[in-house]
This record gives sequence, C-alpha cells and structure tokens, in this order.
Amino acid sequence: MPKRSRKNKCVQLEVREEAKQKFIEFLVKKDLRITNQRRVIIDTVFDTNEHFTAEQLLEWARLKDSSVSRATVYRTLPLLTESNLVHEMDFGKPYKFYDPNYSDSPNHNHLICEDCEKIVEFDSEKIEEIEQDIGQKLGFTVKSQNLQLSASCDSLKRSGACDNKPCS
Amino acid sequence: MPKRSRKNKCVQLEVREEAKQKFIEFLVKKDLRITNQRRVIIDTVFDTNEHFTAEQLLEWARLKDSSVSRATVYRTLPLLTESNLVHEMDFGKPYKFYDPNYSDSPNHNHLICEDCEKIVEFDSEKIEEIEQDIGQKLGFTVKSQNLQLSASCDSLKRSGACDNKPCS
DNA sequence: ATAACTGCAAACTGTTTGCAAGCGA
DNA sequence: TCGCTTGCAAACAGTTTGCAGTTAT
Repeated sequence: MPKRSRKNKCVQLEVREEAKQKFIEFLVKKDLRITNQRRVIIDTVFDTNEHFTAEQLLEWARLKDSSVSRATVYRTLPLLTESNLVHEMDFGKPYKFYDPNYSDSPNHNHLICEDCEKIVEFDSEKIEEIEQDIGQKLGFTVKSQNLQLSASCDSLKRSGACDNKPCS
Repeated sequence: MPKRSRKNKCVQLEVREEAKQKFIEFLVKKDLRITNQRRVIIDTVFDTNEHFTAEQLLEWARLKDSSVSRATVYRTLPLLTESNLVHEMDFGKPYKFYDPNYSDSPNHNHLICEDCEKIVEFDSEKIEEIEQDIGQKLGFTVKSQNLQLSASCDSLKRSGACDNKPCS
C-alpha cells in the first residue's frame, strides 16, 4: 500500500518539526538557552526515524557541526527524555538506546529481531489494560510499561533473507 | 491464605535444590570444575528468593566464604544465565539484576517500585495472547517476552512506608 | 600432571563532572 | 553583563581481563 506509506511519511515529518518546536519551548520554559550545539543535536535527533545510541548521535551531530562534544550530547540527552519527546530504552546492551518517535505514540512497544537486530515498533491497547490490572492487584500505580519481544524473522526462514525495515 | 503460602515455600525449596543440582550437571557437562567458590555462589544464588545484583551476590557469598572474589562472581554469572537457571534483567539502572526464580516460571514478568526499588514478579496469561498476536501481525515468531512495569507504591503514599515484599 | 580456576589489580567502556573559557539573552 | 553552556580531560561505576599461583580431576 504505497499511498498509506507516503501519507505516514508526511505525517511523520510534521510530527518531527513539531517535536523540535516543542523541545525549544521546553528549553525556554526552563530558562535554558538555545545554543548552536543544542540546535544541531535537536535537528539530528528528530531528522531520523531510527533508534540511536549516544555515540551514534554524537557521530551524526558532528557531521553537521564538528564542534559538538561528547559532553554536550550526554548533557542534552537527559533534557530530551525529561521533555518526554525522546524515550530512553535498555535492551540489555551496555549502552542505552534512544527513540525519537516517542511523542508520536508514547505507548508503543518494541520487538527485536534476533536475526538482524532490527527494532520494530508496535502498539497494543490491550497492554494498557493489563498494566492497570496488574498494578491494582499488586498495590501499585503503574507509571510506565515496557514490553519487549524477542523474535525470529519469518521471512528469513522462508526466503533466506531478512527484509524487515522499521517504520518504513 | 497461609496454607497456599506454606505449600509454595515448600515447592520453592524443592525447586531450588533441583536448580543447584541442574547447575552442577551443567558444569560437569561442560567439563568445568566444581570448586568451593562456585559451590558457595550456587548456594547463595538458589537459597534466596530475591532478585540481586552482582555486588549483592558477592556480599552474600562472602558471608559464607570470605575468599570469594568479585572476579569469580562476575565469571560465574554468565554460566548461570547460560544454563537458563538464572535470568539476567535490565531495569535501566547502570547495573544488572539477576533472577533466581527463572527456571521455576520462565514466563513471569516484573514490576519495579520506583520508591524502594523492590522487584515484584507477576504472571499474566493475557500477555502470551498479545505476544502471539503481535508476532503474527508483524511477521515474526516471538521467542520470549519481557514486560516491565515501573510503578509507585500505593502503601507508601497512604502510610508513608513502603512495605512490599517480593514473593512472600 | 595438567588444564581449569582463583584473587588481585589494572584495564576497559559507557557515562558524568569540575573547571576555565565562551556565548546567548 | 550575567550566569548558563561549552569542550576538555579527569573521574567514576560496573564489568572484564592478564597474570602468576592454586586446585580439581
């Protein structure tokens, strides 16, 4: 369905520009300054669909402005997650992953392909129900949920090639 | 329900002894040696219900045998997870948690209390349904699921004290 | 005997931080 | 100007590893 695909891309572009704007407002509200380095980092974060690590973000940002330092990247990431525009994730690797699609759909979860390590996002309303159920039973107020599925790729098994692409 | 509780404890004790035995068989099968330090670590791991960190395991093991070193603990943990008797978990903290109840119920999930860091286990059949659903939709065969809930403690809010105990 | 195992301490990796200089509001 | 921000490098925390001596089989 190529039509839907194009529409999604268009919607995503809007969402991204909106996210940049929201983050700038977030900085202003907190009396923080919009420096050039921060602008470059923001552009880098919201111009990609992909999940990234701190090191990848540094590398990408430096392509746009080589003066961006590791320290600034590490100091900006907590601001991005605090603003709820980016989501921090742990997949059991020694470094963290960051998800720039978070404000688009804050309740999405992730499936990791064991074959190609691709991360695929999905939504399920049922999870939210379960979440509240469990919390009530155990005496907690659930703040956030995180469902990670590890899976093997059906197309790999059939055709010998793993053709999954996240968000495309 | 005290009866059920006592029965559970009894069952758990059996499971634990069985787990120790299984791990020893695992070592033998891999031509690895059953040293005194490993024995102490195994006893420590399977004599607790609690989820622990590497550092906690070291501390507890040293109470039984002060010669156990940090290096040996860190070298034994991968063996324990490889044997599928212990489950490694990531809660977004800078250190990993280990779950000695894994072989007992490999499909349980976890809720972590933001207030006291207690980890509570729970089971939900509904998750397995969702899991298969999602997998089919995306073209994957789901191998394992991992649902983590972050929550705040209701009893803390009410009484000012957090009295949750996992598995008790 | 001999290969696996140990403790120690140094190394490693991802992340954080103190500092003096720089720059946005 | 004021004080938030920056890059740098050193510090930090959890984990891993090289080594020389030890121990299970």
